[in-house]
Order: sequence, then structure tokens, then C-alpha cells
Amino acid sequence: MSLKILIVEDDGDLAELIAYNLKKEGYQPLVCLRGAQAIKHLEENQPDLLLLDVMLPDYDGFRIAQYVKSQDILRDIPIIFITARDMEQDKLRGFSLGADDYITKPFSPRELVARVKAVLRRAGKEKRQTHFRLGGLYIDLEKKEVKRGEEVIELTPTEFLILSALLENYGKPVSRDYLIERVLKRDVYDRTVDVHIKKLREKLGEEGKVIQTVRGFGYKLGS
Amino acid sequence: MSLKILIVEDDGDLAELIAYNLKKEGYQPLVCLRGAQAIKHLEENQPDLLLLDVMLPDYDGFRIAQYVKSQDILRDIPIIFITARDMEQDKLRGFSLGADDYITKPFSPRELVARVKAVLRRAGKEKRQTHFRLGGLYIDLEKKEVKRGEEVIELTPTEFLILSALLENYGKPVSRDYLIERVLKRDVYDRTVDVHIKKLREKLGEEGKVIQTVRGFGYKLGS
DNA sequence: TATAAATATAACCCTCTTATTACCAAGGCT
DNA sequence: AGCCTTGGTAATAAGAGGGTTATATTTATA
Repeated sequence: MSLKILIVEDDGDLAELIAYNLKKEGYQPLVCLRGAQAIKHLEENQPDLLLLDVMLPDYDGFRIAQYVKSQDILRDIPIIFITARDMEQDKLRGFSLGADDYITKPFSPRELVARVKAVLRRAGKEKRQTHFRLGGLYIDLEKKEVKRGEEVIELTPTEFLILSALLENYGKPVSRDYLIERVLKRDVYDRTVDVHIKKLREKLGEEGKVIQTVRGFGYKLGS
Repeated sequence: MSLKILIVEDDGDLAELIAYNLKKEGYQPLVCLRGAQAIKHLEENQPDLLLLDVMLPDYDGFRIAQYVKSQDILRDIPIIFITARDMEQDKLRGFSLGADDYITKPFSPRELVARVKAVLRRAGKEKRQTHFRLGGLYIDLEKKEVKRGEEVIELTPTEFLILSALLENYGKPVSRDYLIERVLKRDVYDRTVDVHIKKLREKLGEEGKVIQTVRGFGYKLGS
């Protein structure tokens, strides 16, 4: 049984595009153009994830989120908000309503899919990835190994931890605080993270460039 | 009943070579040159493992993988991707559609067989191996014996336990905790493990070097 | 463009992990 | 008993790894 994803988005073309890409990944997308429909769909289909545009003609996305979080049966459905701009306000409000992630328009389908996967993984519905490919690199989390072709790239434990965290959040910025508290789990200055990132970029060579800095926040992998 | 392995590879010669080597190992290989055939074969034969070239004339390998992962009956079939070393950089993204391993062309038949075995073992379909070759050493877990040619290398019970654990996890790091709790099953200090490892390395001579330390974690066998 | 803020980089030092050695205790065997 | 073997511990040595700081560079914004 594939995972159901409810897309609530009034722009029909965008909704189709999203649906198409999710389907390609083996998910089962359901599309709603209006908030009112969404509520109905939610109860009938109990989707595994909710992709919610913040701006809707009838209800706004936050109201739907509020509703979801107020119902016992729906409460655990993870939510990803789709926001028009990078509105701090929206972002904050979204997270306070229990959003699991947000994505700002315009976004690439690839990025969206990556986030969906990441959120589902955190919700325990998607099995954890252990092998990744990043450009010409192979990364095997089980073997704790990074290879370029046959050549092994030696990473220190800390470097590997950080790389793993970035991979698991592919496309989504990871804050320094998160890296320090949740990944390294020790109390260090945030400059320290920069230093590890520098070393990682260095060791990964060409692919090091996909580690992007997100100013005022942290780092992310990918576009 | 031998395990069925579906090979999807458009290069007929390579496919034959792979099939030949897998057959020699007691598997039952099935070859498809096209993605479309593969889908049919999959449903009819329910193979135990899928060897999938990423580049195919019709579908690309990823699409097949997506399909497999979207079908309930097929979802659990492990997949090993065959990729060309210098794949276009456009895949600058972390991904894997549930791939269990990768192998890059060109590869040796021996390497391929080793990966197939490893993946099948993880999937619990391969019976446990009892004898291994490690460089110039022969290791027989049943007889609890290690030989270099005709000369027997005497290991103590503890040393043998540790070596066995490493062999069964070839290439994958084994943590000290695992060795202490699951292998030795007694409550000892972790420095103690180091000492046994040292003795092992000493006794195994040249091959002792393949016991690698994985800093901050434990030890592993292999490249 | 000037300025402030954030990040990148390089150098240094200390700490933590592992390697290695020596020694001790327990048990088996002659 | 005395001798070996085995496994565990403790102490010390060696070195990789990680943290901090100072300085340079980049980026955002007035």
C-alpha cells in the first residue's frame, strides 16, 4: 500500500505538477483545489501527509492545519506548508501550528520530493535511507563510508555525522543549533560548525560545492 | 530452491557474464535487455533480487525501481544498481529509491557476487556463510579453524568470536558495544576489546591489516 | 560605497580515543 | 603443587580529532 499524500493547492497546474512528481516516486497523491474539499478528503482518506498551500481562496492553510491538529484522528498527519514568499511571519506561524516543514514558491519538484521523503522518514513511515549518491560520490551510512569511484574519502566521525544530517534533510536548511544540539550533541561554539563544514567541503572536492550556506541560519545540501 | 536474480542490462555480453558468474554460485539468473520486459518478468517470477542497470534504452533504471517500490508485492525485493562511473553530474542530488547497494562499471565478477551475497544476507534470504577467504587465509567457522595454506593459526575462543563477528559484517563497522554485548556476552571494559584486536592482528600477520579501526565506533574488516 | 554582520579560513593547542605493554587472576592440565 | 593458557585490567604512549581564537573574506543593507 503506497502512502497517500493530500495536496491542497488552488493553482491547478502546480497541483498537477506536484501530483505527477509524487506519483513518479511511488506515492499516491490526492489533489484538492479548495480548503473545504480538503477537510472532507482528510476525514475520508486519512492521508499520510498533508501538503498545504498557505494562501487559498476560501480557508487559509493555517485554518486547515489548526483543524487537523485539533482532531485526534488527524493530529499525527505531518504537514508541509507551501508559502508564496519567504515570509518570516508565515514561517513562524506555520511552525507554531505544528508544521513539519515549509517550502517556498517557486520550488523544484526534486526539492519537494526530497522534503516529502524527509518528513515521512521522520514520521517513521518511510524507511531510512542508508545509501546516497551525491554527484560522483557514494555515501553508505551503514559502512560509514564515502567513496568516489573506488577511492575512499576518509571522514572523521564528526564530519560524517554532519554529512549524514545534511543528507537526511536534503534540500532543507539545517540550522547550526540543530547541528550542535541534535547531531553533535555537545556544547560547542557555532564557529566550530563552520570549521567542520570547511573540512567537509575540502574533502568532498567538487561535490563539496553542494553544501550551501544559508545565511543567518545554517547549511543545506542541494539546490 | 535456488534464489532467482533478475538482471536488467542492455549490454548483452555483460549480462551474460554476470549471469554466468551468478549461476556458478548457485543462483538462478534471469536476463532482461529492456525495461519493459523487466516489468513483465518481475510480476511473473517474483525474483529474490534485482540487478538493475541505470541506463537502459527504453526506461531508465530508476523508473523501474520506482515501480518496484510502489507495488506491494514487489516492494521488498532488494535492488542493486549498476551505474557507469562518470554519470552525468545532473544527478547532483542525494537519492536512492530504496537501492540496497550500488556497483559501478567496470566491476569484477567477484565483486558483484560479493555484493549480491551481502545484500541477500541482509535481506535474510542467504543462508549464513561458514567459510571465508581473507587474503591468504582460510577461515572455517564450523571447524573454528584458521589456516594459512596448511599451517593452522591458533586462535583463542575469544579471538575467534571477534573474528567471526567481523567476517559476518564484512565491510560494515562493528561497534565495541556490539562486540561486548552481543558477541562476547560478558561485561568487560572496552579497552579489553582493543587488546583482543591487537592479538588478532598479530596472529593474522599480513592479513591482520585488514582489520581497520573505525574511530569513535569500533572495527571493521575490509578495504 | 561604506559599514556592519555573518561566514570562511588558517593556525594552534588540548583532549579524547586507541595502541601497546605489562601484569594479575582463574582455570585446566601434567 | 607448579606450569600454561586465557582473558581481563591498568597504566602509559602515541596521535588523530576536535575546539577555539584571530584574521580574512564575503554578503547584506543603509
